Amino acid sequence: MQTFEKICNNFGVIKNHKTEMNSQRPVTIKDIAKKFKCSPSTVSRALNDHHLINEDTRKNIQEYAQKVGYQRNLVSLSLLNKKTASLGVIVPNISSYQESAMIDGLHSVLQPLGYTLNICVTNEQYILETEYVEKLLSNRVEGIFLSVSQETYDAGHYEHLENVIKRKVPLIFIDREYEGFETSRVTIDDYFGAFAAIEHLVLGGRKRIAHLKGPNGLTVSEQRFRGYIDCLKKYNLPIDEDLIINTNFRVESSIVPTTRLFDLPNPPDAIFGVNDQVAIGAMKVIRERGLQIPKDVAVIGFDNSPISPYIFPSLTSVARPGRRIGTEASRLFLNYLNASEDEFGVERIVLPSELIIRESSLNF
Amino acid sequence: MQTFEKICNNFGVIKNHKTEMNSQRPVTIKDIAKKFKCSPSTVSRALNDHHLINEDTRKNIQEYAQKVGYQRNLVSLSLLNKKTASLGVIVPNISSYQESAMIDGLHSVLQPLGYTLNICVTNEQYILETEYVEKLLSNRVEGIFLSVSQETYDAGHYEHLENVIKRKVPLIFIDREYEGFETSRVTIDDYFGAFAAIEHLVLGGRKRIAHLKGPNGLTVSEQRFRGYIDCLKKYNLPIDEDLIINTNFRVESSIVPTTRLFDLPNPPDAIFGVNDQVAIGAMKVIRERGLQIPKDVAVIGFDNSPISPYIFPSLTSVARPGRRIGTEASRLFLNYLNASEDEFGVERIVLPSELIIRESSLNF
DNA sequence: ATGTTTATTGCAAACGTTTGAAAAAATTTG
DNA sequence: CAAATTTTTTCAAACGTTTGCAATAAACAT
Repeated sequence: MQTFEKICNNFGVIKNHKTEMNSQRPVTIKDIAKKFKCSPSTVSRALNDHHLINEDTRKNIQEYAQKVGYQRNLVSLSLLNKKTASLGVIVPNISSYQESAMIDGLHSVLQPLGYTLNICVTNEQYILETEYVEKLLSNRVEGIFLSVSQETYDAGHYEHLENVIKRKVPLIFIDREYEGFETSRVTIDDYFGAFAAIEHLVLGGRKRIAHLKGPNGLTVSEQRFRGYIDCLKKYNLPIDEDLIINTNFRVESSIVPTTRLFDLPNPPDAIFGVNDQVAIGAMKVIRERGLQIPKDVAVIGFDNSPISPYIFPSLTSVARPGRRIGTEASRLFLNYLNASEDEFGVERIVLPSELIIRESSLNF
Repeated sequence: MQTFEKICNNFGVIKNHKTEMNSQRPVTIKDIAKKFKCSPSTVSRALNDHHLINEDTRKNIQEYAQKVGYQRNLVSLSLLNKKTASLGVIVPNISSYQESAMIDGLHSVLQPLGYTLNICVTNEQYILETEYVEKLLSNRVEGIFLSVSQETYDAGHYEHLENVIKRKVPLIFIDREYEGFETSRVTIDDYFGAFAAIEHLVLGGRKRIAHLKGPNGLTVSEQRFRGYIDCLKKYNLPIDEDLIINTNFRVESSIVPTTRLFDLPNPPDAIFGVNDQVAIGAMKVIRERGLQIPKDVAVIGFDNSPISPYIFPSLTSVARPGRRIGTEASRLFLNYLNASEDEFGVERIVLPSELIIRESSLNF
């Protein structure tokens, strides 16, 4: 129960700040009741437009509440109703285009329904992921959307998720899933997208196709990798270990690997990046070698990020409907709420990806 | 008080879902007390390692709590302590690099202190901004970090913020501020960055410098614009209205304006974009016109986004320390907590920006 | 055995709100 | 004017947790 202790300690830290000094107590229903010499119940009903309340008292109380800036305390309401109207969203890092698109999708469906999204960023750290899960459960969120962090794969632990299931809090994987865990998820068919990308290159006459792979273990990395491998196999092209190098999704992480590729005695004539960032980094190295894109080397990225059509040469990329992950996951969540105990089931939604062909992979 | 009604209605919507069916009640301290035939207080103390508790009972209770997956209810604790340990963060859109950097900065300081960030995305809408402010206050957050939405500028309303001040909840503007409002803020010296960028162009011999301006009214737009104007004035260059066109920060929003610029009888020899996205869009148009960058046209962006060094030609840009906005704003918040009533004051922190010169603006 | 100290535990109130049922007040009816 | 009815308000409990103070139990000294 170390996480529990941690939370306590943190609470301790906060307690030490003397916030009391400069934050005046918000006005409560009791305060208003005292002012009007009536009971809190009357005030409550007046503010909620209850039909069994005198029209004058209602008006008076509402006006006064307005004037003094009364805001009902949702914390106490949550406690009373055992409903917090808030949902947890855990993502590895908020700065990637894909993830902000997912969040946007969740947001677009759930915000209008009155839910508050509690967004947590793990920075790919397992320890933060577990802490956030605990904290969200302690805060009694009504559901958790989780995009698994890299370290969690590496560690292979998922006890923190068992807890969520045990509590029967809906848990939905978004984009990054843990294969072996029995819960609903919305992912994208990265395998197909990768396969299509490689096939496009092969049909364009490319023989030595390199892959700037993502971190090992991540489903998204591995699926794209499998698509790459399977397509090469289909066309009886050799699989060269030297042409497969890891990156970490960031643009700068592809510089050294790409340099290494072109230092090979037999360098590649095409590069398939695990995402657009990595592909853009590779393009720079290729240019600096004096090679032409796509004549000498074709390049394909993944994500179809907003700038991919605008850079030079425009970047062929696999479009993945990040925003739809969010909307579909929301739908799953809402279905879950409306489902009765017995008809509850694990749903796995796989959204299609699509190859968008641009200049960087044109045939010569 | 329409927002209040709105929240009620939303709560109504949620209530209708029959969550009761498939979410089992979490185990409480009372449940444990019943099991051990002792009082809740004993259980509470046992779980909190209180010194006045028998070692055996402590161990037994803790073990049992662990086994049944007890998680203390932070909602009730918040109510009791009048401390929620949560903070509101309101930003216009989460997908921009700058904003995720800010959030990352806030996060890095406040998460370790035990705070939960409640991130809200307004999509630049005034109505959403007000709703979020109300909701955060109702949820009794202990502070609000706000990056003002575009519509809020346009409307010029800020009554929703008066409410925050009245409640003495610390309100801190991050990056996008409302000039006329008396509260602390952390911004970036965009004026200086813009000035430096234009000066660099002027000294490089550019005579007709166009500006792809951001939306009118936003401080960030206007400051960059002022830097542009003032620098031109300093060097006695004429200010040509035709060379100033609005965009909305997105890459595609610069295509039409840039096209218009090069349809002018006297087209520009340099373009200063309000951000990197816009600059990248402009570069595409320039290339397609058969013009060379930087020989025929120099281009400068703003933000120094991660890919700016890697695109072709590499993009000169003004670096702005987005992450530091977050850390400084956190510092301001923590100072505020520790300050006594009388020494409370409004602080305005302006972080420096820095011109990073790359290929796209080299002299010929 | 009795008083004194010490170690454990329980009681009760509090946080802010809602809500069914009971009570009180106002109105109508005979 | 009393009884019956309707309108309006109050009471009390509940949500889960903590905590000062009182109470009990155990251990010890006299």
